[in-house]
Amino acid sequence: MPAVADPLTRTAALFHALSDETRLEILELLRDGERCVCELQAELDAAQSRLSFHLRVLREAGLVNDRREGRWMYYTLATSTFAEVHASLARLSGSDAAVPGAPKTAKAATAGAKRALRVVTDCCG
Amino acid sequence: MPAVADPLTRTAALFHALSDETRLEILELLRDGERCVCELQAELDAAQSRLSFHLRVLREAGLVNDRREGRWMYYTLATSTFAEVHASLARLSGSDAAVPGAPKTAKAATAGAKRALRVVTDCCG
DNA sequence: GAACAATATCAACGAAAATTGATATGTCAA
DNA sequence: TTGACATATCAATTTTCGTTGATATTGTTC
Repeated sequence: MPAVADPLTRTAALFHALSDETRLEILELLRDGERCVCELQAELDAAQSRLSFHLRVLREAGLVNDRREGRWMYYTLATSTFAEVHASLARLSGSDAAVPGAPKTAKAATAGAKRALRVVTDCCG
Repeated sequence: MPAVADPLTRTAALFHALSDETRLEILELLRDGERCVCELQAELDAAQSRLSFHLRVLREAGLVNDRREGRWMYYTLATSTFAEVHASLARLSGSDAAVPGAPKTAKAATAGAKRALRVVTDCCG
């Protein structure tokens, strides 16, 4: 696996980390500030290994930061990654925004032209 | 199934629809405007039933709209749902962000009393 | 250093999601 | 009407994900 994944892969991974209710609950709790795992556990009423699993998914996606203090682990939101998600989402819905580093072979497009290289199809005119 | 799901469930479902590379590619293509399925198929080089499956996921999440014209189906982005995703995301990464270094109990007491009901824990003081 | 507490990791399993090939449905054109 | 085409749906399979219970790890306290 490459150190830094292709943008679409990365975006999919971010959205995947956000696609689970338990993880969203965790993030909502963290929105109010740093929390210790034991607090999260109490508030979510989740089995310890289950919580740990979801924290790991969030951590590996870069959505939370962790910090050890004695025998406790504290988690916070990683705001810069949220900014990244916002940007990715904007790119999807948003206007044009030509992003460098094109995915496939198709997009060798010229400057202004939006649908520059539309693949030739035999159907739908 | 309830007609309208609880917000977290809905949010998770939206992110799930966005958590697949193929679907993201589809959305990127639609970003440039309406496309017929056959065009998408040519540009993505995806098996027909696979594409159809992903279009259905997007449709059921409300992220795209479809329209039939003769024997062709045209898809477009459903911008209002993207607005919804934006809002959900904003709610998560929300207003008063969690700053990593911040004192952990500090914000609890402020105006809105956000953490009003913090569960009592026996650990981490 | 032994017992303990907080958390992470692992292995096994079940459940949900994605892929594939086949078939069904709807529309046009001859 | 019949046949061809565009697309959707289905059934079977594979893959990925989440849960659970057990164990490992790290740090603390006596």
